[in-house]
Amino acid sequence: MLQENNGEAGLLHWLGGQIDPHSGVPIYLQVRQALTRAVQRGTLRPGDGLPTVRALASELRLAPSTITRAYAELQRGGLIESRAGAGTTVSPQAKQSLARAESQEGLLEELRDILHRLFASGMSPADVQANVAQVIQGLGREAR
Amino acid sequence: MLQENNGEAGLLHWLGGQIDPHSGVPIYLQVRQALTRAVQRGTLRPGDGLPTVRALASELRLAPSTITRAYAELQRGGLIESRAGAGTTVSPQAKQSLARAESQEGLLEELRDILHRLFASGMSPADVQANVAQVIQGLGREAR
Amino acid sequence: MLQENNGEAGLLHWLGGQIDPHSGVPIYLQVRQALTRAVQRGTLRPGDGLPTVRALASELRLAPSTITRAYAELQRGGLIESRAGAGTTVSPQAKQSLARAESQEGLLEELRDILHRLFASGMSPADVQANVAQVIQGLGREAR
Amino acid sequence: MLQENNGEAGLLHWLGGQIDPHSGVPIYLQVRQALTRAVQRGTLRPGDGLPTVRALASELRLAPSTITRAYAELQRGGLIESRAGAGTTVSPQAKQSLARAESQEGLLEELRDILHRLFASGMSPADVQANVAQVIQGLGREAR
DNA sequence: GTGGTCTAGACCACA
DNA sequence: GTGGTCTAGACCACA
Repeated sequence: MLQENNGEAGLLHWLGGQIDPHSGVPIYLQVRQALTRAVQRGTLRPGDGLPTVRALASELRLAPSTITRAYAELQRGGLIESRAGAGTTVSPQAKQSLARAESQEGLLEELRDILHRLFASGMSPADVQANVAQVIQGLGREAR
Repeated sequence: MLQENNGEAGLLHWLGGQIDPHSGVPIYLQVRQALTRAVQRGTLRPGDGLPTVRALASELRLAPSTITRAYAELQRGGLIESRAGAGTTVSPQAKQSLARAESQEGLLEELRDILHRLFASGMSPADVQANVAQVIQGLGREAR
Repeated sequence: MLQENNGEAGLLHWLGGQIDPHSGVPIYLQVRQALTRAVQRGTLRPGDGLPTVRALASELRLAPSTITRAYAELQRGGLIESRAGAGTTVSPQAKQSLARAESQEGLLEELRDILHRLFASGMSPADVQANVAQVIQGLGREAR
Repeated sequence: MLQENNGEAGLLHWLGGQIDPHSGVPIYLQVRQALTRAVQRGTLRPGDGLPTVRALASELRLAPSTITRAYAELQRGGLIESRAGAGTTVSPQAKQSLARAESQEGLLEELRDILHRLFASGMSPADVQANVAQVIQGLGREAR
């Protein structure tokens, strides 16, 4: 119990150092990214409990709803799981979710690179968007 | 102009054989692609005159607006030029325009491949479109 | 101008009838669903402007943040587009987004049916979830 | 029991040929599948005795825990029965258990198909897992 | 006690 | 003026 308390206290303290309210980056995003890094580094592992919304809010001197928003997005990304009454834990598939997010970030960089090259070659934004929309429409067809 | 009449009659006949109204491919696209192929093969060369919109429409038994659309897109792509009174001609930079179009087609294939991989990794179409829009906005900012 | 005003006034009035704060369904969800229905029925069409967050909030006697949340989710689903200063409009690809959402709903029903049959045949929830996780892992591999 | 010894020796030898430690398939799974096939083909019939964990482990040169895990899963599937002192036998309902396992495999294929279609239509893995979890929770409620 | 929803209103960047 | 973020706190369902 003491050990766990120490670990959680350490996490709270570390999180406090990750948040800069004047950086211009929305705070809920900073919280989300800090927790993502904690899972990446293994500080938080699948099954580990996260601080409660209120505990983290009071530690970081933020409104609870700001933490709630960060937690909600992490949940949507499959990194954590929240249940009323039971608290919030790192999800069993957190590693896979991270791997997916990282591969997506890599793909997004490739996407941006190609878009820049298309625009540089004179293609209009409208044409590019039309091509993207066409691929999306094709997906719908596959899914039927 | 008169000496081109024979060639033009041959072109009209050849174009007629390139259009299949039942193929499902939009007819303006077929016209555009057929004329592009004619330039690729050297049947049409920089400076050559194209049939007027009305002549081509009546020959292919299509609505003039269909031809207008095909010509407009080819003009936008830099393959042909229209000037009031002077008719439509293959533009002097047609070869470079073709090369650019081909490189664009290659880039578009890369684009489609990346999009498919992004969707396969679970990214939502709305998120992808948001990323594309973001790059476009960024371009606007650079241009300012 | 008057016609547009009428249309928007009509939409506001209709939306008011779609929200029941005592139904147990979160209000932001009710707003989201009502607007989705409006697009489904063609009351709202691509390019149409939606009421401003504040106008809709005051009409429905809700806090602005409740509307903001509904708009944010609709935006995430690709149905609408919001830009600070420019207001919120139905997105050009709204129809495709709807089609995708509908086909997803159909697939989710199939999914629930199969899950029930698997459980009825004696498979444990843990085994089912393991199978789902395995498919997801496979996706990551494809995306690389 | 003695009269089964010949048969059992044959079984042990046949099992040895079914296991390939370099195939990448977990060995406990290979053992489980090999024994399942033996029941499918009638080599093992309801009431027949299986080798003891230690006998099979030493014959196949595997760790006893590997065999234990294979036996445990077969038991969970209703294919075999273990009783302290009496050893392990093919259960009387083995045939029905097999039929159920086969129908489960069919359902799992349907499950995988639907999951792929959901991901292809842009649904995120986290959303899919949330839906699965929701069905499981619903089952719990029904059972109460 | 826990997370989720909602309020009423402040403040910000963008236009 | 517009949407996006954030606050401080109330209320709810679930456990």
